[in-house]
Formats: sequence, structure tokens, C-alpha cells
Amino acid sequence: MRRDVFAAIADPTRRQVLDLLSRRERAAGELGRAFPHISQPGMSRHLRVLREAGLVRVRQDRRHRFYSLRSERLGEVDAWISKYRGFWETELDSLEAYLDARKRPGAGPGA
Amino acid sequence: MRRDVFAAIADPTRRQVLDLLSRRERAAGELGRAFPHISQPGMSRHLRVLREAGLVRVRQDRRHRFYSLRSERLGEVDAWISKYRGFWETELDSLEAYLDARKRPGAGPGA
DNA sequence: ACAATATATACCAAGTGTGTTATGTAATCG
DNA sequence: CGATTACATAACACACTTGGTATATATTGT
Repeated sequence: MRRDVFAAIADPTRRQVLDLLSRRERAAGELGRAFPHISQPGMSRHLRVLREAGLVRVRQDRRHRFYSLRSERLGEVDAWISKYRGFWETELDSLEAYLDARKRPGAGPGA
Repeated sequence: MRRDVFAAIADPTRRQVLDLLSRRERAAGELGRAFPHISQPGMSRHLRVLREAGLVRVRQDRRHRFYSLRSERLGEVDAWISKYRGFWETELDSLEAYLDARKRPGAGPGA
């Protein structure tokens, strides 16, 4: 199943899982224990979503399934957000809004 | 209502709306007409989600409600994704996985 | 005041996501 | 082989999302 990366990272738990995996690979059970409020099958399903989005890979080692980060597809998110980078740093959006407002007298913040 | 930015941008239509707003502000109706497959109330609700996530602001001008980008909160997304930037460029994650695999003889790609 | 325009909300149906418990499956140990 | 460990899947409940139609609200034009 082909899943949308944006949807996959919409869940806070899954983002935290990726954060853990960015340091090193971890077994499914180890990840589960890192989130005590979620059941084992619950974590297994989160891992499935991440797998189907192509954000992690799995490696079987003896009895364990080790998940590791596969970051390529995060590039899609980065590419999208890149278009906005600089906006919140330079407050360019606020400036633009201000200028737009001034084009319509009486609507924006009057000088 | 306080909404999660990641959830707000999980929807493709809403991302496209933000893309349109990144160029210039637009009236709600104008945005609606840009997505003919979505009804007027449908677009209105998408705009509400973006509003509640703090991703847009609204300005009333005569009969129109002009939406404009408010990019600050996109910084949250950028901050998160920044931790991964460089991973997919340098293939650092793949290298790491390879090394991890070699630590466990017989499990990874044999030399 | 009344009609028209522009947008939002109410309401309902259908789909999807998340979480649970119970169960299945694969690998390892004795 | 039977038990145990590690993980995935099945089946189900429930909340949330999305999209539609109908309606409300606000502003402007006549």
C-alpha cells in the first residue's frame, strides 16, 4: 500500500518514533516500551503506517525486527516546506499583508 | 480551537491552498473557484482548519474575506524536519543501517 | 426594507484512523 | 515437539474527518 508521507507524519507518536530512529535503529518491542500508553498491537500498526509510507525499513535479526530510518521520502516534505522558508524568518508574509491592506484604503492599519 | 499544524497540512487540498496564498492573499470565493471539485462549504471548512491551526489570517474587505498566509507556525514543521535534513542528501541513514547490519554477523549484506 | 452577494455553519452520511482485546505466525529454546 | 518470545494481523468500537445539501449571517446595492 502506498501511503502519503504527510499523513504519516501527522501523528505525534509516529513523529516521536522517527525521532528515536534518527539516532539509531531499534527493535519493534523497544519502540513499544518507549510509549507505555500504547499497546503492542497499537505500536505495530504505527510502524506499519511508517513502513507503507516508505519512512522506515525493517531488518530481521533472530527473533527481533529492527526498524531504521529511511529518510529519502522526508525530502518531499522538506521540498514543500522549503518554498516557505524565509517567510517566517523575514516576516515577509506580514509585510506583504500590510502592503496588500494599504492598497485598499480604510481596510488595513491606517497610517 | 487549537489545531495541530502537521494535521492541517496533511490534506493535499489545504497544502495547495497555502501554495496559492504564498503568492498573494485571496478571497475565500477565489480559492473555492480554484478547486471546482469542492463545494463552497467544503472549501470554507478547509479554510477553517487552516485558521484554527494559525496558518492563515483573514481580513474583511467589503463583502469579501481575504485570506493570507501566516507562516510562523510552519516554522514548527521546518524545525522538526530540519533534524533530518542532510540524512537523505548524504545517505547517512543508509550508511548507518549498513554499519549496524555489519555489527551482527550474518544478518546484513555479507561482504 | 428587500434582494443579491459572499461566506460560514448545521446537519447528516460515508469513510478513515486509532485504540482495544484476541488470535495468528515465525523464530528460538529446552 | 512443545513452550516461549517477538511481532503482526483480525475483529471490533469509537471518535474524527470530509464531503454534500440546506440554511444562517453579514454586507452591500437599489
